[in-house]
Amino acid sequence: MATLKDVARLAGVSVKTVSNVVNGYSFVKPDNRRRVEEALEATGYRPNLGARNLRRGRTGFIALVLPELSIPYFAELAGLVIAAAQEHEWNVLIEQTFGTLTGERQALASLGPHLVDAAILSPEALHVEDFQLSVPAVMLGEHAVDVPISRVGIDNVAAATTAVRHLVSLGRKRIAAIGAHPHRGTAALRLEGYRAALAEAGLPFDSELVVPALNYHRADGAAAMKALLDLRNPPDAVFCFNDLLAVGAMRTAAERFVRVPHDLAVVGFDNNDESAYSSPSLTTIAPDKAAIARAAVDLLHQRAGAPDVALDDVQTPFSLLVRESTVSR
Amino acid sequence: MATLKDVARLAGVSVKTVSNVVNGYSFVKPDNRRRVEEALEATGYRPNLGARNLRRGRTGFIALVLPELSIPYFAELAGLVIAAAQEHEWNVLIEQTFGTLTGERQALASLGPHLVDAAILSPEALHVEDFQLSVPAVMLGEHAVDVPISRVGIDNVAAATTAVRHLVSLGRKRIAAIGAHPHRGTAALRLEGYRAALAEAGLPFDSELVVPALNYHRADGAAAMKALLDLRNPPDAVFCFNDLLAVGAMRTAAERFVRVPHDLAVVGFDNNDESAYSSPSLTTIAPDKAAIARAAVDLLHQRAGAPDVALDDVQTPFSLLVRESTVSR
DNA sequence: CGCGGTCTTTACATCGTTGGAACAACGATG
DNA sequence: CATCGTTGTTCCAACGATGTAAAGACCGCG
Repeated sequence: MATLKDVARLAGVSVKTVSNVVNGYSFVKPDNRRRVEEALEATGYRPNLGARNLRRGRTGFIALVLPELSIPYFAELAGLVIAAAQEHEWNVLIEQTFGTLTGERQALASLGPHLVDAAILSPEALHVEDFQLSVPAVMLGEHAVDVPISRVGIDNVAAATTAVRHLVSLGRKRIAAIGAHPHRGTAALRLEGYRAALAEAGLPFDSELVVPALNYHRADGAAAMKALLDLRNPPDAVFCFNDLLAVGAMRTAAERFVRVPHDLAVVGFDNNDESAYSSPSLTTIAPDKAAIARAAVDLLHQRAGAPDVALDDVQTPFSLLVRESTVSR
Repeated sequence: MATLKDVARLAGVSVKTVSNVVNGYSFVKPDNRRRVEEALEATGYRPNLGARNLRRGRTGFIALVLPELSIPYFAELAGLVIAAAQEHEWNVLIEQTFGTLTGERQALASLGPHLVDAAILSPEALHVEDFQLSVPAVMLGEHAVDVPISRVGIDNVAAATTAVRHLVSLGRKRIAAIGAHPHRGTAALRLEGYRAALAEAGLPFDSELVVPALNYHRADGAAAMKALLDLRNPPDAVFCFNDLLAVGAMRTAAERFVRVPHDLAVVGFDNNDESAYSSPSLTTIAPDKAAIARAAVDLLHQRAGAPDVALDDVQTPFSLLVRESTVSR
């Protein structure tokens, strides 16, 4: 692998002149510039990023800390973050926490200014006192408690209200919710939106219809739906806090011969790619994931230069996609 | 951020002694060791990986080059690769190519020994002459032509044969295939397995029943299925070269009121997480993804030390998961 | 012809770490 | 007590790049 020294020797100039050419700096005589460029070409020189970053005091990496890549929402988001980061010449380092407190703490501990320039976090279990970060960071989603860190995401209360309002507009009276969670900020907000929409419609809040989910996997949705269908007075609609829960719920419905949407209308959240292709296809809240990824990366890019002064809360748009799980074709 | 120098000053020893303690090297007097350890604790020292790797001549990263994270198979695989890489103290850098030739060439070009120690590739379009890599690499899947690079993956011919044999055993006579592709190695092999199973069963090969797919997304499966159902003599079973194609195909079937599995049996390939939860659930070939990830990383770990002598072809196990898309409950 | 100023290049130190040589301390040995 | 081998520590150089300061080249001007 060629180094600056090799190129310099070949071009008959000093190392620094080569460095200047490579970085487009300063004034270089046309004649020297040409010779250096030929030498660069001939040696196939590529800068050693480790050395460059050591000198420059940056790393060229940002961390993306998320629960699990096998969850479609995070996989899709990760792809978009990688694309957005490329525009700022950043490489993305993905850390999986599996949604556990220890996993998240480990990931955070491994994040130092020597490893990454900044971090994007999707925490689920972290406590307030854990947010002692040594690099600029931005959080996706929300947290139950106030933490001193900027945030990017949609308005979860409004989105949940929109979803449930849609169910109300279809004439549903017993609307359930799947995905309540004691420590998850987004869960609390979506539940709040759910309650608001019920109140607005004059429907009673029945705690029996609110089912918790510890993880947001398909299996949890399936289990929760079983519980709901076993009620003496089962729901005629269900709002699931993510698409995976909804897919699980629809699977249980199919197994029990409950017709969707006729007997049971289902709304999800996230608009995973798969949701457009299920049978029936899934009505869902579609956050603009590309906007989230871009906003998060751009925010970090700003912050990487200046110290973290004011905290931001960037609201990205969302929409309700009405599909077959609420309105039959 | 504390450096070795800071720790050394605090402990009253030389920088190298601290380095020795950190790396567990050599002989250090118990008394000094204790002092150093206390100083490490007090300063919260974390090694600067950039500097360490610069000195050691490694980078601490491996690249994972894949088409797209939004494809569940690759997302799941990426998660497993990250986990496997952690065991060798490797961080994973994910590069998306979107399956294009230029994307793949770009990704390969950016891979140098200064950036990554090794690479895992899932190429789809690369030509033979592109495989001039400067770091040890391993390929997942297969390539149409012989390339000088080690491979990890399942026996695609055997797997495809197994899938089609299963359809034959159900008494299906007109078995279609979705996913033929001119340049994709895996496609050719799966097609070969398909033909072998037909021949074995004494069924005729009908080229009308083999539908190409340029991408392996759900939409392509849906479109292909439409073409098949529009035939004068439509199939009674279809073998899809991945699960996404199968999900798309089942979606089309549902839209056309074709009953799965009664009128049409469907088999997929990859065993995406979502395939167990579709309605009907999808019969599929399940490669052992964890084994693939581990084998690939382990192979690179061996090769990272020694130069690439012999080429390996590691076969990982697979199984056929029979679900509702071929056998009704 | 000398001077000041602009352009261009170079030498050197430095980022944080580790390998190797050199050196110091020590008890054991002859 | 000189010598030796072992053990423990320090100093120095190096990895590859870049910032700084200073030196060198070159110009026009008085």
